[in-house]
Amino acid sequence: MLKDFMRKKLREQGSRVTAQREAILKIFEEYGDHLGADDVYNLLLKRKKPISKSTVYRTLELLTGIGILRKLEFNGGVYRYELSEPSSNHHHAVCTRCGKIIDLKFEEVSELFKKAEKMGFFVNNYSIILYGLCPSCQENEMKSITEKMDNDESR
Amino acid sequence: MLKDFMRKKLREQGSRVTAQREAILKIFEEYGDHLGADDVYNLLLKRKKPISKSTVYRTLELLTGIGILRKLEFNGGVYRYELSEPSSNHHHAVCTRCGKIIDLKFEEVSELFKKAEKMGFFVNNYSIILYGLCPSCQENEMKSITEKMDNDESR
DNA sequence: ATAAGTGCAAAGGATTTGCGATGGG
DNA sequence: CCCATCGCAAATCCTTTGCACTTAT
Repeated sequence: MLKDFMRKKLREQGSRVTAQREAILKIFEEYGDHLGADDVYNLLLKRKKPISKSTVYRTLELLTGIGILRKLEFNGGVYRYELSEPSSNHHHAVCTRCGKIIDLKFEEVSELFKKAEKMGFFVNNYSIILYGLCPSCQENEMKSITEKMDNDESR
Repeated sequence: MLKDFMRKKLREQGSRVTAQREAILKIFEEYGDHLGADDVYNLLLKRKKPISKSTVYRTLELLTGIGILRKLEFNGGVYRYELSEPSSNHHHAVCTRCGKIIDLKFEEVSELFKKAEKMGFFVNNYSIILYGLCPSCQENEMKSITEKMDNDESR
């Protein structure tokens, strides 16, 4: 159980198990991935578990440090987090129109790693992100283009 | 010549060719890649071409829009930019200790693209970043560890 | 008991915006 | 001449920090 893992890890390093930390972990277990600090904050509000934003930030950082969360950086300069357990090698496709994030599995990254290591670089972590349009935004994009053409014609 | 390309692109979309825009392009041509807004601002100051920071931000965004620059997002929530021309398929290795950025060439991303497209996602752009330690920081890291061990012994 | 963690409010850093002044086409 | 662009200062957004209070161990 992830909760027990967190407790163990926290105690190991002399950190404490607090209600806030458990509540945040729960949010990730229930609402899944790609949550930003603000999302976590608001979800806890809705759940009648008000928390301070600084605590959210500090906890996300802490949980990343002990390997429970992974810190992600998509378009927009907002950090997001996901449970780091599931599948290590999945990447993200971010829709630049609506912001939707799609997960992708992919293994063939090893080649790139080898190259980096040949250059003496020690790889700790990596991020692969595709930017583009998700299916529904492609449709909408189409619509706007058609509309625009209609307008141009009727001038 | 890149300068001419920019002029053409700007005029095409009804934007103007200004001294500031040309100066910023020049900075990228001379100082190369991975520059943040603040870097550009300071380099222009040194060059006795003072500019307003807002103009830098607006221009970087504009040049990205017309395909002259590519917007990058490394660790730390600071946007950086590079000329988008050179080789489309190079990626970055960022040293998490000193911030140095190493370029890597890699072609085998097509697989991942295919997967995304099979899921109906239209790929516009992508980012692949490795985080880790560059050669010299690995050495320093070693030193600090050895020092730490020495200290522990002498307690 | 006591050191770690919390909440609050204030500070910080990067980027964006509103607006009067400037200048390219 | 007119509208896009500029510079400046203020505003905004996300995140971090300082400090007195609270709480897990």
